[in-house]
Amino acid sequence: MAGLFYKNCFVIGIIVLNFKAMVDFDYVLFDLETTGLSPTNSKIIQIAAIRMINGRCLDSDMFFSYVNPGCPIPPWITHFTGITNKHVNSAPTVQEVILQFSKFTGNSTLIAHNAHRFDMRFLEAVCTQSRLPIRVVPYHDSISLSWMLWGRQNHRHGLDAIVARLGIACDNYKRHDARGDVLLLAKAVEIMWKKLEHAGMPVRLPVYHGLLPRI
DNA sequence: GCTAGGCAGGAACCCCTCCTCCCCT
Repeated sequence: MAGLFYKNCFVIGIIVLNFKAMVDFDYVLFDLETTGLSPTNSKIIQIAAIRMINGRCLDSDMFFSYVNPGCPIPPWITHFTGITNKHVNSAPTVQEVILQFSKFTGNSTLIAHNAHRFDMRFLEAVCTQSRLPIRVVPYHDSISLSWMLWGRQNHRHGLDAIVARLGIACDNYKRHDARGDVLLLAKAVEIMWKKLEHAGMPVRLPVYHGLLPRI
């Protein structure tokens, strides 16, 4: 597929598929918890992922690890996420964890919420700052599904707003913990795709390309 | 009590720059 620039996005192509075609792909949905918002100044402290095959998320096929950030976790982040220094002190380094995450991902396409502006930038920052041997992986941003369903301008598209619109009960998910968030995201993605299918809307998801350690 | 960085998109203007908002932890 030919490469192109789309409004300064690193977009390689636009996949135009219907739902039946899309479910033939394997996806890995993932979520990060970090010590802040900036990929250059903040560190990853949790990674969780779940595999989606044939349009269904496999609860039994998950990846999870704490990450030792090599620095104290700011108190407001502990307050926000519930992740303490005790959780991460004995955890593996980020280089070790994202290598394992890369192995778990395999040849699947990644999906995360706000991936293009947040999660993938953290993974790319680790790869480049650590000078790890890298590979290019395709990914989607699940925020695109929400834009398609409800329109970009008229609604909010944060994960909380989406799950509220979908009527998903959050009680069963521990928010702001990567495991809880990725399960909630998986549920939301499953429902949004089904809604698009039932509405007969063609799924046009931008395909971005990011970096993971070479496996 | 402490809460940040940067993309994307729009406006204004003429293709860059500036501004504001979203969204993530």
